[in-house]
Amino acid sequence: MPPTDPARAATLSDVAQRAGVSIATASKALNGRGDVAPGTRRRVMAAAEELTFTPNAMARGLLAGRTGTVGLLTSDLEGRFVLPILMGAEDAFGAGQVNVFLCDARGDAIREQHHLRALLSRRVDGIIVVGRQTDPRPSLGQELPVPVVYAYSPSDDPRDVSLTPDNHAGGRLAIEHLLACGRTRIAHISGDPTYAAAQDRVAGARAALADAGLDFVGEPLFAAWTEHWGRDAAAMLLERHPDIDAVFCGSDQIARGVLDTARDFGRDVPGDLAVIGYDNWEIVAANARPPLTSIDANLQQLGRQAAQRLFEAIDGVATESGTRRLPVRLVIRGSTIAHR
Amino acid sequence: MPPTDPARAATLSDVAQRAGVSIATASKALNGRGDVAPGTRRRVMAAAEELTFTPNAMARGLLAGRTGTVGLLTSDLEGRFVLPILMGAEDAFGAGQVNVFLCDARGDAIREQHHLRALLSRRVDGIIVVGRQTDPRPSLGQELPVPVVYAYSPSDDPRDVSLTPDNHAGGRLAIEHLLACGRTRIAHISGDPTYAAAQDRVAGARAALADAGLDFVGEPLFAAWTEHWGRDAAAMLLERHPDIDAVFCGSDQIARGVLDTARDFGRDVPGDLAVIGYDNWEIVAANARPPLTSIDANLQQLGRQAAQRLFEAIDGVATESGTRRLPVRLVIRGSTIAHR
DNA sequence: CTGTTAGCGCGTTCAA
DNA sequence: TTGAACGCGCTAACAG
Repeated sequence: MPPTDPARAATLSDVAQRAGVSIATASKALNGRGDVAPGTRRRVMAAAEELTFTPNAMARGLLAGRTGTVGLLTSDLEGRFVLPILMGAEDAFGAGQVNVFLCDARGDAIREQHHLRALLSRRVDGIIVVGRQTDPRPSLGQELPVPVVYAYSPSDDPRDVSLTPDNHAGGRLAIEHLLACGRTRIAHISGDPTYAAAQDRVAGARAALADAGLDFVGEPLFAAWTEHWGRDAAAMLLERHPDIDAVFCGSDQIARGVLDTARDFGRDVPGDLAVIGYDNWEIVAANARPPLTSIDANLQQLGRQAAQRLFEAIDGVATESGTRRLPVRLVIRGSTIAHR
Repeated sequence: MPPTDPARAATLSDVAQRAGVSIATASKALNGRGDVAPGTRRRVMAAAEELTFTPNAMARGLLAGRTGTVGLLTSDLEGRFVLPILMGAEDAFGAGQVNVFLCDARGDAIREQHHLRALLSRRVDGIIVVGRQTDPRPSLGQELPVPVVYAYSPSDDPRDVSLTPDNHAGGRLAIEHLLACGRTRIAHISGDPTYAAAQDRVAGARAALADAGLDFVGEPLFAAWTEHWGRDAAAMLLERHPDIDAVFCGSDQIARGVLDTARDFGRDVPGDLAVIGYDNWEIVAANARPPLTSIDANLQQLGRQAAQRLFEAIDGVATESGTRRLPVRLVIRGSTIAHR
């Protein structure tokens, strides 16, 4: 006998009726609670199977006071940085029976507020706010009935919990790698100087250079995070300072432009000139000629950690607030060290 | 007087109590239903405001038999094609008070089944299945209690509703553009030949060539969707058939590799050799030298349409089943037509 | 105009 | 071991 009405999802009472027991007994049998006679339990299970019974999570959540859902509030899905974070979070939650509401505010504060209301109305157990830059963003406030974790863009309120990549350490790491490769005449080309990312990376790089008693050759060049700018800046640089032996670039795209210009100038990479990028954007870095050494911000891991922190907060574990900067990682390819 | 317990979300009965009315009256006042005295309504609204009352969507859904949620079941978030579709769908739903559960199956059938159960348990009103290739995928089956729309990867069951880009038309469009540019000696380099996308595009291209009484110069070359393959294939091609005047590439990445090799061979693009890509992957196409003319599959639109179709199905509108192929679009940049 | 009543589907007492 | 009764938060009938 097939389900009565395939269009309507079966309910517990359907199962109970079919098994000839009460709703309460059916519930216990299915959830393994209380004492249920083995035979009864089997009958209930069979009935549930036949009806392809799927418990109604809403009804359950209504009772439990928890929904087992979280909201992912992103400011911009297009952004290259959001996706890996989202994957990491989805991954961490997926394992724990939690489902994710995805909301894209498209960088619009009104829309964000709208989505926030919707999420609260859905009674999500917590919210992760994913930004598209590492610059601080306005806090959602302290008055929310659920915990919030900020990922990538930290909140501007130190009472919030924020996770962001450590760009300062990334700048340092890049320079230390170049130094380890024997380079000493290092220049810097980066993106939009109003980005905290640009400032933090150059600061970290400068600190590392200072530790070695060095400084950049020429002033760091800032403009845009694009391949085009990388090409132009590299041309300026190679004309003005032909003696440089390495370029630290603020993004992989910039680095790729630099590689192009270096080739036009007849410079050999990495023999004559080492180039290091930032972000480890696989599609850009791995396909460059030569493949690009880069700094990876471990974004997927960041997403996982954000989920982890949110879990803790939901479970009432007191999480330390403030902005936590997560370690980054060096990915070595052919643009800084030659194959042998 | 602040909310009693900021940690706990306010309930309708809290509002009613504070306004000194019954729960039912509060409900009517807030939803604009029935006849409520203006003064009473104001008192209720004020109370709701003060408590930042947010109606519990679960309780509401339990009653209404609808949740106002849909599931987005993707096989692979990493994929470049999933994101725009997802954005389009999220966009279309966002306007209609619907929220989206995102589930990433990571290309694993078990995990997909798991997520499907979860979505049904959440009583989503419908599901969109987003694949990563245009090859047909196994149907989720006809027994589901909610409507399903397949996007990008069509279902292998014609009783399902599927939306996929028209790759055949894309291949045709690419060739017609090259012909319009006055090219006649056209070669083809594409990716993995086991992909339907590769086959459909080449078939469409061949049809367009045949209409003009032409055929490809040399046999189309298939291997991988990578820049690297594009470089290698172009080298082979330019050596064997130096007289070609255009290359139709199966992907933007391949095209980009072709551009690199053309430059190495001293060929002028587009003067001497026109190159057209596929996918219009902005980051790849726009940054190429010269910027790459490409075919855009309108994926965001596809996502919106999938949402639209799902809406209709949810509302009981009889949607025609089968696979619908959506039109693609030509994006002209500098690799096929020179600036003047 | 307002309040009382009856569920939506489920888990959890507590009697029987 | 089983089942009747209650309530999670809300809306839709009705009755007052």
